[in-house]
Amino acid sequence: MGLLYLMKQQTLPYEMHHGDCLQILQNLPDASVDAIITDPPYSSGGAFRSDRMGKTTEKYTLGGTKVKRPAFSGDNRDQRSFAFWCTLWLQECYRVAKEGAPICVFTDWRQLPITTDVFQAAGFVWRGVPVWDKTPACRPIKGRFAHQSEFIVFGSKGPMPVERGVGCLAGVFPIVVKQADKFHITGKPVELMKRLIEVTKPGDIVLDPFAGSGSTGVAAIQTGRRFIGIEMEQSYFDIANHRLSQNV
Amino acid sequence: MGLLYLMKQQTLPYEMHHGDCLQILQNLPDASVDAIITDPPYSSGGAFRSDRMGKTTEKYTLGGTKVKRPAFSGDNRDQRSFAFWCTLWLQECYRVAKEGAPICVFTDWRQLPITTDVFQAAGFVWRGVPVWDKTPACRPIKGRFAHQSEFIVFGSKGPMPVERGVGCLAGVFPIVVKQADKFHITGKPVELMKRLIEVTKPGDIVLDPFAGSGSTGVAAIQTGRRFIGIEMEQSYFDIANHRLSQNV
DNA sequence: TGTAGGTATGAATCCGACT
DNA sequence: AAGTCGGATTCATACCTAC
Repeated sequence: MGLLYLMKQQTLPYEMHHGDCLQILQNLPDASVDAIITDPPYSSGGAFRSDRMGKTTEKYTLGGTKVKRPAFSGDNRDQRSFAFWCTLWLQECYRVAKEGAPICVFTDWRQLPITTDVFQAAGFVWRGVPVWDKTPACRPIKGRFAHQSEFIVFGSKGPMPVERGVGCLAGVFPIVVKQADKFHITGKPVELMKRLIEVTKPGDIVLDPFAGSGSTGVAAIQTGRRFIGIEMEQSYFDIANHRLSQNV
Repeated sequence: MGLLYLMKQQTLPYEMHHGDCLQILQNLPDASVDAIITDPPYSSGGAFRSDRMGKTTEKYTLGGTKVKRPAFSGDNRDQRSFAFWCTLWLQECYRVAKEGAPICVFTDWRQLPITTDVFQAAGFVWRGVPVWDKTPACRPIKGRFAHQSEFIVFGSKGPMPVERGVGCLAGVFPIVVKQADKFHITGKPVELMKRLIEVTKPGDIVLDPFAGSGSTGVAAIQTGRRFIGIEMEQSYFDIANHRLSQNV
């Protein structure tokens, strides 16, 4: 068992950890990862509160389309605890990241301002907001602009030299969601994650503290990077492990 | 003279005001416009004050650019005064807007969080962030994601009924900037403005307190809307007037 | 009218030198 | 030592010119 674990450690380009990312991150050493690419739960503030209240809010439909909450609830506790929690795990990410490591954090339009706040509160330098254009594969709303994009808060741990063996990257990624490519209700296309991972170099270690079904890891492995993933839900942890093992 | 003015008022689908928008807006009556679509100075760019303080012509067009365009002012505020100033003119816009009027405010990635703050501080309901994808015609940066998009903070004055005679709108607009279509250093393509203006109905009065070279107005007139524009710079005011007169 | 090839452009940013 | 200044950089696309 111990030997098998050792062999895995040496051979596999990935490792998955099962548990709460705040706790797992604390066990990772300082300055040990080259990049962070992650897709945290967007409205966790609400989830936290309902956790405390002992019931879950139905935030997602079965089809996988996200149901937005109505116009601003004015309940600041949600927003504040979301911000606080984000700052905690981002601070751990900061410690674990090497100097100059790039970081990409997904968010939606509603949480974008908070995300840029906590991103910088944790110490990262904010360097832009690339856009995932889901292309007209989203729910149209009459008289309004479609919520057709998700946003990626991008930056680095401290200065980030221009010349580091990485080419020029686009700023908008028009990529359709394919249902077949979707193992998690908020799962991102592997093709999209591959585009983001181009901000790293082959061989780099990419950390995803909210691995979900492991799309970041699949993209990392397929492009010659190494991967460290953390996932709390048993079922998604299993799916991620399975998908990653298929892609070695 | 007075008669001519009256005739103009009755015939022309637009009116341009020359002056500071804070002062001009105060002279507009309450609840008199159907929509606001505008592109204020971003006061963005540059980690150093001196980078922001430069002339707008040099700030935005350095790097071998040959075509010279007039500079514009009001683009050198720091974050706090930018926020304060935005709240002032947005509050006036709020007063001038009819109940339920949609509003679109352009911003860049750096000022996006501040813009959503002042937008709501002025009383508007925030409803989304449609994206202008400038498509790969932007300055590339090695090792980073290109700043390839600008953002539109979208919302309304109070509730906005879904059924109001307006169709479904996209959430990302991939539109290239054409030189021939650019009369201002930061001018927006008329085609883009036409897409945004679809959030209004034909015959609606669209207000742009930072009219610049008048692209919003041109789009408004070409799509059968009426237009009220305000511009402070004499040279751009003249350009806007000329372009609008050509499009009646 | 069409094609090919050269050039201009971009709502910046980095970095070293200097005050 | 924090703040300023100025030169170098990046490449896909649009536009222009020549044939």
